[in-house]
Amino acid sequence: MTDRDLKIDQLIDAEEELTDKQKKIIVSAIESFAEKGYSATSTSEIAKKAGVAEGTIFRHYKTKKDLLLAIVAPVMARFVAPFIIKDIQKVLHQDYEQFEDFLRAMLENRRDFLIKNLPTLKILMQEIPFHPELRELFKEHIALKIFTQFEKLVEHYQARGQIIEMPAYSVVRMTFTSIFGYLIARYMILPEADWDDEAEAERTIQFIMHGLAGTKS
Amino acid sequence: MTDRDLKIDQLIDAEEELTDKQKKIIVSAIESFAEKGYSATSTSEIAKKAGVAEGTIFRHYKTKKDLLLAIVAPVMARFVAPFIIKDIQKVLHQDYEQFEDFLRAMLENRRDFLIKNLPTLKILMQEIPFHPELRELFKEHIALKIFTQFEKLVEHYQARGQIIEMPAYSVVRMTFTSIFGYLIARYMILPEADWDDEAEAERTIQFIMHGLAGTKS
Amino acid sequence: MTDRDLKIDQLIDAEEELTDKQKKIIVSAIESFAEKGYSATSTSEIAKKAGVAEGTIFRHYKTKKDLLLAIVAPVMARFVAPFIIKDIQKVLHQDYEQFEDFLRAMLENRRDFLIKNLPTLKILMQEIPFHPELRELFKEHIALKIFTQFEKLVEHYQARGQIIEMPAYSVVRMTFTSIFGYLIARYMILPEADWDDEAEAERTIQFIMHGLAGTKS
Amino acid sequence: MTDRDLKIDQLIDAEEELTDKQKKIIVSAIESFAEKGYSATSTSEIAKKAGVAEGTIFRHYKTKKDLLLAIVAPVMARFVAPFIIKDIQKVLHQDYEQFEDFLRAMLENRRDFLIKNLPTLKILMQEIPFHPELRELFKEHIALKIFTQFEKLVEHYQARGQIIEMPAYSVVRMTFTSIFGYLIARYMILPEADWDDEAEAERTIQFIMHGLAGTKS
DNA sequence: CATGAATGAGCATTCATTCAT
DNA sequence: GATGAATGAATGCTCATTCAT
Repeated sequence: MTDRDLKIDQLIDAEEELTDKQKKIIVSAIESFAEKGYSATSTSEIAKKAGVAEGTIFRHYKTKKDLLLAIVAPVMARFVAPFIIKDIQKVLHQDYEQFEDFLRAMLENRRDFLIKNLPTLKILMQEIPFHPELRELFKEHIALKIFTQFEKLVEHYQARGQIIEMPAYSVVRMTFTSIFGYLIARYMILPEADWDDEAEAERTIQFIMHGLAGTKS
Repeated sequence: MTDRDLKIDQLIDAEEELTDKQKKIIVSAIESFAEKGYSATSTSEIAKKAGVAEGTIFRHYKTKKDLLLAIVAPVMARFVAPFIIKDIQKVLHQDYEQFEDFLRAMLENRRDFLIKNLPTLKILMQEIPFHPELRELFKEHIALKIFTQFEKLVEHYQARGQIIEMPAYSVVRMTFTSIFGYLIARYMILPEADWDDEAEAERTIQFIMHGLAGTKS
Repeated sequence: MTDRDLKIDQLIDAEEELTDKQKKIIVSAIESFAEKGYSATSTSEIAKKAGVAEGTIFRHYKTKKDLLLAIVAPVMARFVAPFIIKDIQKVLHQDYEQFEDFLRAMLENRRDFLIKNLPTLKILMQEIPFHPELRELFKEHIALKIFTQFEKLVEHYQARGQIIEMPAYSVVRMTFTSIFGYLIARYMILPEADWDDEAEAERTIQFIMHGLAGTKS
Repeated sequence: MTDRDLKIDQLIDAEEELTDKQKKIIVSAIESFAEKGYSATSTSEIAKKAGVAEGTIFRHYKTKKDLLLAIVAPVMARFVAPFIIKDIQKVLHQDYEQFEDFLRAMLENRRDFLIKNLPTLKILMQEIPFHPELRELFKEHIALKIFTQFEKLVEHYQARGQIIEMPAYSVVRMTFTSIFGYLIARYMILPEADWDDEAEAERTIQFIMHGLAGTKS
């Protein structure tokens, strides 16, 4: 296990060691950050909502920004965890012979995660442009890792003629764009609209499949 | 001309009547809002950057939020303006016989606009979740208007077999997702990366075309 | 005519030379000062209410305090004017043989004035403690003048046995206290109560008359 | 003990639980409010005078107006406390057989209180016209309570022929007017003048006694 | 004369953070 | 570990006043 993986595992496990008060603080902060934004949320407000003293927040998190990172980092880590599988080749052969199967599984799997962590991911998306630390965390530990894995995957399916010949990063971009475009529209922009989830997910996958269709598909 | 169109025209023209100091305030505010976010930007900071007294800001914009709206509203209006064409059928027959032509024109056209108004659109995207007024402005005057036009468009191309049979809103969502996913990745997320714009734009269009291919395409 | 009287006459006449805008400013300022107090009223508010530009106020009155004085001083002058009669002895013999007659006339006369200038007198009472200029104006030009006249009056009626022997200033104090106590209660503290003005005025006069009764009354 | 009495007791006791800094804030605020008026006094000024940080004021009093109420309300309550005696009849029979005795005791008693709380009462009188909350507090909890008690008292002395037959409210008004007229003139309007307190108080009482004299007095 | 844009000091209030208890 | 009083800089906004037009 590399040093990098260790960090991610730590991030993932971090949540378990929280005291009761800490959990209340985190929950309250997530709620407020998601609703009004990080900058527009005051620590006193979080303290009040969490039912703790103002000082208690700063006992656990040196600064307000530390609190933000403590919220966002583990979710970021857990979000990419499934893509960071050591022997991905094996997985592919066994589980997803078709790119379509993989796509469907990914959509399914990350959708569950996204729904469970909706507010935190909202915060992440909102704050990433304004916090270099966050961006760094994201780029180095997450984006790169995922991209490397996906590149291998894409090449694997391209080799088998399932995906059109095209730079892997373009394939990845368009796939992600379509999937996350759907999830964001569905759960963040118009969550209260009347969606036929099954059909819409299927259409999205078909759209990607046709859009990227290779010679043998 | 309907009442709604009038409003949008007003928003668009609004920008021209600005005094010199007002322009400086707007420019400085855009810069700061885009860089640090609306909430994290102070009015004193904007004043300093604009080289005006802090009171001057509030003479022109009653509140900080008014300033935000004064920045974002006209750009929003001008962004959708080209889609709000009265006799769209005529336009389609004459100019874009193929859906692909339309797509290409749209990508081209809105890309220019997006590049010119990058920071303001960034602000809009960042702040829309936190300001009901903004959301309302967006939904009623913009989203609805565009969606209605696009629905007609999609049905037009579906009737001619160029687009797969599928609810128009799904087609619109996937088209937008792909185009804006590209523009956002290109100009907002990784602007400093080494992009081959021509090729990437072409790939995006092809991706959409195949993804939505109808029986006669 | 002394120098002092000149000043008072000037104050009294001052009001006639006002331009239309000036009158509007004065009226608006009186309204606002009376309602919210001098300090809590902003010049911009007065300008808005008067329908003039903010700068116009300062063209006529160099400062906000000048405006206050311009409002309060003439009313103050006109309030004491009737007491400043040169040959008061004559007046007394002819018009008010009894102290009671004088009292009744005074109450009647000043009541009318008070009602007409209620808001301005309210402002005067409110602001006198905080503005040395106002206090000076009041003490030197008004209080002293009235007191001197009243002393003569009291001594006149004391000599005729109508008023108890007692320092004149005590007589004056108690008379004023009773009369203005009534007027203030009636028109400022409980104006909306259901008063029987005739009876209450009569009771007040009787109270004073008995309270100050001399040997021959 | 009724609910209303409880509230007043609370107001009276409130002062005792103040922290050291709170006391300093109150003292400084009273000084400044009395000197320049509530509106013309800034919180930063109070903080400086009290030797505390400006934020400290707002930790204890949510707004500047809260601070005003915290100053004025308890004094108001303690001012009327002595009049709110449960078995007032008993008190009258035992202590003050003559109305004159009662008057003298009241003047004595409230004079001490007034002198001790001069600045606060000044603030109260100044601000009552501009703060509905204050007016409400005064009217409901104070004015009414006192008036009811005094009505009983007046009727008691009228029954014994010591006071002229006249509506109780007129008697109360004139008595108060005379007593507070004296106290206000003595301690607020001309405090620096050379007063013979004993004689002046006696004259005031005699004035009231004669002014209200009944058949048997 | 009248205007209203411009000013910058000042306003009440909030902020993240500290620290003695 | 938890508290909450205390801080003082910073916040969005208002103020009385000036001055070029």
